[in-house]
Amino acid sequence: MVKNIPFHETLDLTIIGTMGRVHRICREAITVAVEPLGLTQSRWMVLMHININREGLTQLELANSLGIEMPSLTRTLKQLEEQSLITRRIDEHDKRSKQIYFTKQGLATLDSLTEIISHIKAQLYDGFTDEQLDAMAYGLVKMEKNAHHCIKFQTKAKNDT
Amino acid sequence: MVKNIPFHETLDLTIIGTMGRVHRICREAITVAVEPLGLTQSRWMVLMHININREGLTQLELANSLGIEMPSLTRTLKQLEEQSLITRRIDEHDKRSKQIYFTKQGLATLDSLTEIISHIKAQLYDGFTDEQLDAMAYGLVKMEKNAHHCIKFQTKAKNDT
DNA sequence: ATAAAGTAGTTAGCTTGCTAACTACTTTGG
DNA sequence: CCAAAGTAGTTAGCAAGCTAACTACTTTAT
Repeated sequence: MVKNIPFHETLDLTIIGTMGRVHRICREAITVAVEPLGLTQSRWMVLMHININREGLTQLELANSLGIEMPSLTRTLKQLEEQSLITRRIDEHDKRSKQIYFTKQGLATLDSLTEIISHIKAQLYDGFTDEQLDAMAYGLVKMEKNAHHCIKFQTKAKNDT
Repeated sequence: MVKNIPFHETLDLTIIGTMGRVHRICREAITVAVEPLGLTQSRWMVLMHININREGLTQLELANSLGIEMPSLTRTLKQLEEQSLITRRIDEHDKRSKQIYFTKQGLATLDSLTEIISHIKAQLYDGFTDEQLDAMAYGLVKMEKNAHHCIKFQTKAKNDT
């Protein structure tokens, strides 16, 4: 037979699932809007984050800004380079690392991109106050810390065995 | 040159990115904990949602509960069936649809699973009040609606052209 | 001075979301 | 009553996250 579980447990699972769903649908909303620019989700995300930081940043800095791992970024940068939107130059002071720059075409794409995204943004955050958005962001970051801590604790417990 | 963009724009993007990151890390925290059961993220998520609903539900009902598309679910159910944790029976009243049941082994796994998840849950939501969690859930659902509306509007605009 | 350890980036291959296009059954309308 | 439209599920293949294992530089310590 199916066990009864307390309501808050079902709610909790729903929150995790909902986060994933909202993330997917929000990125999709922007991706549909920027479709004429020929950019996928990860590509416009990367372009925006180069701009949020600064041209000439390294791949590692960009990966940290995006909160993704290096191999995920490598793939997307390769595609953006093939599209001639960015170029990568080896840092002369540390030949292991590569610095990322927009091409002329990349800068033009970025202009359209920021324009379109600011419109979509307004629709996504329609009806939210700044305080609500900040509270959500705060909650998300807090939960992220809890999860990191939780994983670290489990890994430690396993290694001690 | 790099354009200056207002701070709230960078914040907005960060919220979308953060949602994805928190979703990944929370699911990972649970997945690490249930590793001894031999379950991946999508598999424990599916088992929990069968239980949240009821045994005998159809694949479509389960997909809706999970908020994923049918093909994503089909793959996971196939794997769970190969692991002998669930079985699927054709509904005699509508031979198109299949009803999902736990096996004996599946029920045992579910017991361990709910036990482990309730522990991890407590760690993930450490320091949150019920009100904060509700507020986050409310905000997420609201943003999801906005995004759906936004996509529908764009699709309509495109078809009218 | 150089061997060992550490770090940036890449490649290969997994997971899990998706859409498009299919089969097979059910419902509907002329 | 049967053809057309609709629905449940599947298959194939793409997107973008991940880890593990690699190369090629840099830093550190003896």
